[in-house]
Amino acid sequence: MTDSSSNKNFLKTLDRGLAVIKSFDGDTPQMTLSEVARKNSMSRASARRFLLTLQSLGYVIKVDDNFQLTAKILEVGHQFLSNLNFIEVITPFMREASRLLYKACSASILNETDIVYIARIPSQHQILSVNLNVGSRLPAYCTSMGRVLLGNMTENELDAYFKHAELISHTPHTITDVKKLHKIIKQTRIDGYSIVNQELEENLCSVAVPICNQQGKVLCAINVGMPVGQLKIEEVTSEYLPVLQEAASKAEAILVHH
Amino acid sequence: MTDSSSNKNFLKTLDRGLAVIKSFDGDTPQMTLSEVARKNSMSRASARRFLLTLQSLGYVIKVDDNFQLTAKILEVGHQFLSNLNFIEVITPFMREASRLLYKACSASILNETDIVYIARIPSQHQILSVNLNVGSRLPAYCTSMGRVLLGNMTENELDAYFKHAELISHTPHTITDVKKLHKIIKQTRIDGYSIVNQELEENLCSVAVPICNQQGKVLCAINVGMPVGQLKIEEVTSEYLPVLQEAASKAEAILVHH
DNA sequence: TACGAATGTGCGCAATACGCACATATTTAT
DNA sequence: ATAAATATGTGCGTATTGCGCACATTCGTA
Repeated sequence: MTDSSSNKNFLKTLDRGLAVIKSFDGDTPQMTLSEVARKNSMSRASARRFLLTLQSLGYVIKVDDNFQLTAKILEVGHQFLSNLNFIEVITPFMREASRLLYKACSASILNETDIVYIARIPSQHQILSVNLNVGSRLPAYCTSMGRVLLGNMTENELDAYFKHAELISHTPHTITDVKKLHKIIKQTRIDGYSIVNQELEENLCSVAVPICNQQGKVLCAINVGMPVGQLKIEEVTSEYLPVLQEAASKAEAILVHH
Repeated sequence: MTDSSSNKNFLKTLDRGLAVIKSFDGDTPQMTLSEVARKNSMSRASARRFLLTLQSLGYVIKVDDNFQLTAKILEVGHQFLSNLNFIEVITPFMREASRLLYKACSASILNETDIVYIARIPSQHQILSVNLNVGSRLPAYCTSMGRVLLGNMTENELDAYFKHAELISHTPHTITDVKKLHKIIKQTRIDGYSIVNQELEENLCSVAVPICNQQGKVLCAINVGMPVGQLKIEEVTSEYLPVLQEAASKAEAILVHH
């Protein structure tokens, strides 16, 4: 919840209500009334009113004294995805890349300082570790797709990005030096792809390329990820990248007509 | 927006705010301030306050005098999906079924009177017609997955369903007679699958099966859809259904350990 | 049974959100 | 170019919405 109480045009009840919805997260998928109140730093009476409103609207149900979200909550964001017309164009090609590489293939766009997953083709076998869904967010600066998308920014935009981004070392390999990152992103722009090795999570490597529309505007980035022990970085460049680039090219050929 | 103004525990501002978010739909993905006000039957001053709040929270941006949703809005529903732990178990098998059948494969659950899509493996080629995403909703009574899920209901629950469901003829083939539907759903329960032919959309046929967990509880339904002209219903039963059932069985074998 | 914890409820009122009128900016028509 | 129409921005008085409090009720535990 944000502190904008001095702004007469800021609707505090809406802010608090959305915060209540978002407080049903991975740590607390289900909560009692009191837990909602505590987690959202509000009185029990207020929490109750928010929950009863959300229940009345169908977004929340109560199961054995615990409130939890319903599928109806997907309505709130669903239309955003539906408005991204290119998704249905790129997914068959992502699927083909996934098949050839035996890896999950994902697409994302930039939002604030994160990448947001907008499509995902699961791999043929069990997921290794990360549980990523449409809507999942990861920091842009240390992910392959993020770097591809940042590579599409102007210098001013990139400066603004680093003003806001919180550069955390997720692993011993994470690069958090702004100068280094600037250089890497500049190189990414030149290369037209990005390989990130163990910067977000140990033992995980990924390679990403952009997908552009007719005007050359980057619509999104797509990537595949893999465990590091499986192969060497040179193999990523020689075996994985061309498949991904081919998928992007084929998608782009169709997007030209859109 | 619902009319619950007589209820002291109903927070009208939250209701209105969520309605504003949802008004950014397929018909109006972008809107001016005045269009938002008109579409939501509220004053311009109110609309402005809602939009400025959502903008301040990052859920909406303004591009050339038009407001539109940002990817951040996916945060609101994202956690619901993440809380469905079985999705990452079933998607590799859905993917295999999709590969074998050369069709998109989807999973859904019931919410109110609709099915809601919770996972989707796109087909290898261009989508035929329907643009379905995670979060998309379709009426349960005339969809194969819906019938499978309704087949899992008690008689009381099914009666309650038909009290609320709006039975619309989407095509000349749509069955809207409650007695007939009861019979069909009962048969679906016995069969363990459902084939729906041109009841939601002309020339589209689909077959669905349930996926159950260890306790026999139905977690979701999965389906594949196809154009009718491609094959006969008997072929659906003999060629498509077994593949889908195998995918479900394999997923269930793993879910036993969850 | 008594006590503690959790939730439900009514109510006075604090403060939040409202709409109105006017101001400003932009677009359209003459 | 000017006037009119349309869209948006702003300040403010106040209607009404949402608040927290105190008490009531329910449920679980010792």
